[in-house]
Amino acid sequence: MNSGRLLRFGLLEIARMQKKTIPTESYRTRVGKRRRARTEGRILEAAVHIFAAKGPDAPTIDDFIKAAGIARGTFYNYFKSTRELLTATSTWLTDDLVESIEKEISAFKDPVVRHGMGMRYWMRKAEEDASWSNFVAAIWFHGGFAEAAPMRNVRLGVKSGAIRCTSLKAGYDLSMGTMRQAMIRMGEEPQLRGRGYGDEIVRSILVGLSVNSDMITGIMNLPVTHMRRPTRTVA
Amino acid sequence: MNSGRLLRFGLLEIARMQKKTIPTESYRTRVGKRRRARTEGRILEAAVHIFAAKGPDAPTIDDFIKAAGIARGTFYNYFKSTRELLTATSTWLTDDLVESIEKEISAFKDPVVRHGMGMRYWMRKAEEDASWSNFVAAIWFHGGFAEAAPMRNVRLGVKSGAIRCTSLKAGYDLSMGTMRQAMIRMGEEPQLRGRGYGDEIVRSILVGLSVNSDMITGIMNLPVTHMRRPTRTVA
Amino acid sequence: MNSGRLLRFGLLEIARMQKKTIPTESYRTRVGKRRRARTEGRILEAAVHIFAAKGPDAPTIDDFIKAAGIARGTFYNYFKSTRELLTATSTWLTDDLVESIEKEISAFKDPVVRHGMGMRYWMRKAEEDASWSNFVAAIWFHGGFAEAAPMRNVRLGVKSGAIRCTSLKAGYDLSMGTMRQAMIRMGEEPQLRGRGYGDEIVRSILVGLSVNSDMITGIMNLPVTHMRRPTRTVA
Amino acid sequence: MNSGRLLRFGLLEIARMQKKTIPTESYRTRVGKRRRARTEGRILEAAVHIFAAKGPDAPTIDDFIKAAGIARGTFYNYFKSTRELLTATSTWLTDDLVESIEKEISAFKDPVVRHGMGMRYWMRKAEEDASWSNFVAAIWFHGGFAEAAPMRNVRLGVKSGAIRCTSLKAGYDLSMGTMRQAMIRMGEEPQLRGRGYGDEIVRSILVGLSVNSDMITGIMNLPVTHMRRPTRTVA
DNA sequence: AATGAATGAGAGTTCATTCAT
DNA sequence: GATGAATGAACTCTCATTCAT
Repeated sequence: MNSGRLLRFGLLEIARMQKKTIPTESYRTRVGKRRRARTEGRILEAAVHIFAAKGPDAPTIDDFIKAAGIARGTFYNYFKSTRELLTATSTWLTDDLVESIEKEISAFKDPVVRHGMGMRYWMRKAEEDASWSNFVAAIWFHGGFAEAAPMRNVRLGVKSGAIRCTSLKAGYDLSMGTMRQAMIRMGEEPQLRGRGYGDEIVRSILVGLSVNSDMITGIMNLPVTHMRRPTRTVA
Repeated sequence: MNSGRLLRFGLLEIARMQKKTIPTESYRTRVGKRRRARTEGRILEAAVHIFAAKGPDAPTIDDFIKAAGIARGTFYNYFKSTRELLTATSTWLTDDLVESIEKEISAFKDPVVRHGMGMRYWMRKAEEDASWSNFVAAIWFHGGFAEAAPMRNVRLGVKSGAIRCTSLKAGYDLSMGTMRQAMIRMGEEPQLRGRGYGDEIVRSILVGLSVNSDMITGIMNLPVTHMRRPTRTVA
Repeated sequence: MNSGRLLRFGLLEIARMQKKTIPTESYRTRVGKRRRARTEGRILEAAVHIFAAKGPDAPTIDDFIKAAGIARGTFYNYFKSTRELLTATSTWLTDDLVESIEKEISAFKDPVVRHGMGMRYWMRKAEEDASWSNFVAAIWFHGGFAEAAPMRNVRLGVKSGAIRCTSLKAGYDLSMGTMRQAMIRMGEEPQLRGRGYGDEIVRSILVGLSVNSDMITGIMNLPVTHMRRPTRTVA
Repeated sequence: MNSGRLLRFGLLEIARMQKKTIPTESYRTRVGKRRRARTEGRILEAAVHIFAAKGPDAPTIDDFIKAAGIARGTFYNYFKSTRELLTATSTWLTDDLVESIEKEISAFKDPVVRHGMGMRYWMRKAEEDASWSNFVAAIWFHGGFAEAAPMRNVRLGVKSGAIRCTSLKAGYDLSMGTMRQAMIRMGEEPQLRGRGYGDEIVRSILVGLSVNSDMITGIMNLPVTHMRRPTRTVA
């Protein structure tokens, strides 16, 4: 059984990482600086709030153009429909975050640590950025993003023996379903934000994945740094 | 620490219940003879499928009247809006089920057994009745049903020491979020139905709640009977 | 000029009438006693209030059947449309009243006295029966009732010289327009009822018709009896 | 008693004014160049005819958009409901007229002359513009416009002794009720237009207000000029 | 690019009318 | 007669989309 060795590796890694200092170098977005700064950016920023408040279906073009302070026709210069705007907004919001998280956890080799820390970063973002959180919670399955990485981590974790769950799918559903539910709850009970509810959730998920409790403690004690390339923050 | 005793009680109870036989059929006569009841029923039945397929917001009055085979005006003799129909459908579908599950698990005194078995019955229904499952998964938070019982069971379980989770809310979110996600998945991967995916999910949740593994095994070995009062089945 | 003689005749008549005692014998309606007591009557009674409150166009069948406490279909056993009900209600309400007034003033031979007293009875009814008044004020021209008698009286008054107006039509418009406006006002200012506003109005009209001021005083001093055959009173 | 002096003043004034010449044309440029103003104008113009023909309640959105030659949605870019259109149309039609009349009679200081001439201008408009007249007659109390000025003139006239009526309200009801009735009649008997029926009506009203007959004659002999700022004419 | 008036298909809602019971 | 569920035409209102400026 190789799970013992891997566990040890994971714990070792954790120990090493706990000393990690705040990382250097802030990373630069190059893509679409112009357009984002301009009209399209204003639409996207407005869209996050609108979708977060009204869900994916209710909003009308009017909601967006009023919030963005543009004219009716201008909207159509950028998006063909609200559905397309929804997709664009999802991508815009999530790609960046996923990339940032990937960067943060790239130093970890152990899949369980990666999974746990990925979720902690995710929930940290959810606690800090209510609009983002509400948007993601409301939309989620209409976009279906952020699947690949957690799925892979769970699979590797199962293979290594550090995660035990009856099936990969159950492991994924446990992870993502619980986080989504927590995000919905934070939308309804904002006082939960900033009080470590995200960590409670992640811990419960790891327990549900039968992760060794020392490992869990180790993961939960790792620092959650400010993400190096600050993800798109919704004003 | 009283969790030991309670665990033992729980296991004892499990043993007793494993011998439980299929309960005698018993149900009250339902259908009111009047047209009114018939028409309302037709609308509700149609509504389940429509909502399951299109979500809570997209459907139009036309969808319902076509599916129910009634006239435009007739709809308004029963419901003032699709929103009201949604609520009515939720109640209609869930009240019955919750009551039925309550009946099934009424014999169990241990809250953890009750919680586990309640979830197993719920997931069983989800596996057996795709329309119901899709409806519930799609609507869920727009109604917010089925909260009281699981919340109470988790609380009692925590008090007894048989459940360990960082907070009640985390325990609830783990339970309900995971089940919802599983139901969504079953909507997308129908081949999962009838193969014990519901039980996998429940087991993972119980692990996440730090329930003793013997207890989990015990719970998972209990028979899931056909519910005595068959819940509203969607044709 | 024969106006002098006629005026004298009119004043003489007034003198005679001022001694008039409360008339005997209450008159009996025979027509449609059965139907009025029954469903049709209930509809008509309800209709007065509904039309008085909502005007001639706004009311729906539903308003009437609810107020009358009958079923949807029953309405159509009696009236083909709300328009027909409106006509029926007008007739029902006014015929009786006009007839009653005619009876009251039948003793007067002088057309000016007849006109003046006819208007006083009319306004008295308006003061005493708010629903009737509102109904008549709201509907009036949609029915166009009570034209013949006042028109004739004005014509005869003009011919006799006791009334002077540039045209018959102007005399009629002055009489009826002013009364209608007064009824509308009483609907808005109920405190005017029972305080002689009706008499003020009638006096103004008579002045407008250039009636001799002694004659006016005489007319205004005549008693307004309770109408012998009590007109249909709206409960 | 000061009514003598005021009467004399009034008559003096009348004498002076009879020499009054047609005032120089003067009006501000109106039409805004923008489509918006054009479209709104088309709707309002159509609305006058429609309301005049069908009353305040019967017309549907369809009536207006067909008459104005616009699309369904365009209507709602300007008015939220037919009720709002009704109000707007009333204001649009009446404000202008009232202002114009005020201008015409501004030279008169005597309240009785003002009242009399105000009514003559009003009725003149009614004779000349059938749509306007029908609109006002049909709508009148649903808007309740043009109250302040006549009420004030009657009050001042009563105070000066030149008007005698049992109450202010009676004086107002006599004036307005009679005019309205006359307008209704002109709607039914168009041949009355242009033959001085308006003046007959005004004379009757003044008689009803006990205005001295010399004064009445004086007022009726004053010229009714074309209104300097032509009021909105309905094509 | 940006604008916003105009458009009209389509969704929601009301209500007079029918008809089997 | 009385009933009231069912009907569907007619109406109100919304909103994505176009297009001349």
